[in-house]
Amino acid sequence: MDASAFKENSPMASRLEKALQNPDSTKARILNAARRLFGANGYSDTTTRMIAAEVGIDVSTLHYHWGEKQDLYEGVLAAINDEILLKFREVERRCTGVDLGRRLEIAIDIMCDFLFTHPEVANLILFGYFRKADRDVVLDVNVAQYISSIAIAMGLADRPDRVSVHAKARILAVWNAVLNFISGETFFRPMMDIDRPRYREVVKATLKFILVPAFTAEES
Amino acid sequence: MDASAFKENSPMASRLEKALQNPDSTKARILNAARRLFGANGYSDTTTRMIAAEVGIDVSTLHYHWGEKQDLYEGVLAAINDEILLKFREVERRCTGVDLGRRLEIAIDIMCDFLFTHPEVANLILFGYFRKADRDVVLDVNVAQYISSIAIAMGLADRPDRVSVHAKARILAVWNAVLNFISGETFFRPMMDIDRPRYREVVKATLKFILVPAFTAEES
DNA sequence: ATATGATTCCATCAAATGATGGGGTTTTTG
DNA sequence: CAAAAACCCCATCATTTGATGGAATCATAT
Repeated sequence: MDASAFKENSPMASRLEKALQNPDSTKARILNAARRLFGANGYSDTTTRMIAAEVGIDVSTLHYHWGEKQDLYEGVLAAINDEILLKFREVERRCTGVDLGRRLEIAIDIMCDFLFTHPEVANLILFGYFRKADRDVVLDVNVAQYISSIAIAMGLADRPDRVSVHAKARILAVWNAVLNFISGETFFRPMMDIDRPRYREVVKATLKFILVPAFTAEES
Repeated sequence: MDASAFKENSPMASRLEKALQNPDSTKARILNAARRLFGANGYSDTTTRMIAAEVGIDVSTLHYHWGEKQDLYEGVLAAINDEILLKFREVERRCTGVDLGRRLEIAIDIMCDFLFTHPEVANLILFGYFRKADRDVVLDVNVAQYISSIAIAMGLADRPDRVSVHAKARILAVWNAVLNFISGETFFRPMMDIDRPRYREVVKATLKFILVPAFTAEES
């Protein structure tokens, strides 16, 4: 319930505590196991005992390091939030001085490669869509920030507060399509009857196909 | 755990038991409450007691009518499965003798109107994407069937088994975009800062915008 | 070495949850 | 009407789950 730990050092969200910087530390190992399990099963279907067992520790040790279950979940979301924003900066870097059509393709490629390697990230973002509005703490990934980042990286807006409603809607459509294709792979791939590499190809091609006209048509 | 009840009378999936045809019957009222709550909270975050309380009955009465919790969940999915396939037939009817571009728009309009009025349907379908593969019974909505239905209704294929991989991928992209826009309304609308009617407009416009070129371009 | 603090596990609790048995009450059937 | 079936609720159980207190162990600094 206590989210103060995250508020306090949040001027730079990516600043991690010392214990988390060492990936072998118990606290970090708990975080990684939690990330995988929360991503695979969702919040309610992941028990603290499952996470502890995965790490090979007792439940009380988990609570010692992270407090309540929700605090651990917030820690997971904070971590993937940082990773995603880092990826967006990479997109921006690789996009400078490139024309719009190519920028879109670069963005698709980078984000798809990232998410296909970390499918739990896609799951965790999508899980957030369903959470009830009565949440008292910030349990969601900051999607609004992503949308603005994409809009600016794509050159569709100069300031985060000046993205048109239609631009937002189109970015959301594509962004969600990416997440769905990754989260739903075990669901969709059998009905397309193709293997993993081919699936990745088709997903990228499909996204580019619907993305490019959706934005290049509005360059005015 | 016992899914035989659904196997037995499944030549016509939409055939419902007598008790369910009367919407005032206790069994039907349980089904409707379950549908709303499962759709709002997901499977694990909805307890049988919540459903019973919503109907105003005891938990044991719920179990008397539906058996295990999973059986009730299957009942919900079977019900919405029937409804969706019914909607698709309506789309087909309204699409005969119309050109492709218009067909696509009709499909978008019908499905959006339906799902905006029954957002729990969108939720329940999306929840299915996350379920683990170790499910021993069919707990999912038959998305593969939807995709084929759409492909045929749109005239993109003559037989359900002859839909190209790319066509399937594009239909999935749009279909998922629809579901996400509806399920994520409380999530997306604030960041677009518009009211509900406007949101519906924007969603439909966006979907049509990305849908039409994605398919009309491949008419060859 | 020893004291101090950090870390870990064992035992345990309270609440929530899925599920059932049994005894009433109502409805249907003959 | 009487028997049978269907229906419904109360009380209760076993399990799971989040969480904590306290003892034991390990690390570190003096």
